[in-house]
Amino acid sequence: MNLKGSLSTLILQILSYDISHGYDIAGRIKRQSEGVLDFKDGTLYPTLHLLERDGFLTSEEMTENGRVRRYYKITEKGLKELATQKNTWQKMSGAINTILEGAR
Amino acid sequence: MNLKGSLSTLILQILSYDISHGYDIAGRIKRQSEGVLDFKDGTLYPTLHLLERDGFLTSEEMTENGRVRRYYKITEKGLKELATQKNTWQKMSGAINTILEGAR
DNA sequence: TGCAATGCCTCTAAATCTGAGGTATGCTCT
DNA sequence: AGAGCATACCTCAGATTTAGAGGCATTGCA
Repeated sequence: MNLKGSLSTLILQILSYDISHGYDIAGRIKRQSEGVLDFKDGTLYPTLHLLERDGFLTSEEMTENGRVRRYYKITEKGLKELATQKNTWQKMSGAINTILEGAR
Repeated sequence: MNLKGSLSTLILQILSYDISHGYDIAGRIKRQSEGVLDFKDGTLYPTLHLLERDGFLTSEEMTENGRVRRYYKITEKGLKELATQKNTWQKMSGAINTILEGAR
């Protein structure tokens, strides 16, 4: 079980309070979940590209100490999408919990 | 977002307290979640076949009122698998909730 | 008789994720 | 100076899970 479909929500959430770059976003998800959620970078980067393509993020390359990073920033559209996805997550996960708790 | 990966857990949970057949399992998931979870039968039947192939379920055809149904029954192995998957679900969904609540 | 509901099935395609591969820089230790 | 690790980005083949469309047959009701 890997709860496919939650990565974009997590990325939008992370970026809702600060700009960040791919490698850092992956680290934040891993640390904040105490290692439970560990998305591979081969998953993360394509997802970032799709979110940008769909207008939920914008990005900009920045060079710090000779190291190139691509910083992502959430858009207004992205904030709305985050609200929608959080709402969906709450409904769906709540429904799954109800069934798994054995209600009949 | 569709939380891929949760259907097998739900099926095992439903069958953990009673035998049932495909069409009925789909209806139970839909009713118990008040329509939030609505897996298509084109998804359900292949998943049942995989669970049986892996030894988590056994099945038997029964005829009632001239209507043929394939009843599924969870195995000991299936009960263990259910416990594992529930545990995984709780860890993962809890971690996602932590992040979505904005902890940093 | 027609039509919805029941009950099973298969198939293609889409979406999401893993795992492996690649490139390159900066820093620390020996 | 070289090795090795962390940082930082990327692509691609393949697996898994699901949706959507199609099919078939029976029961029950209007």
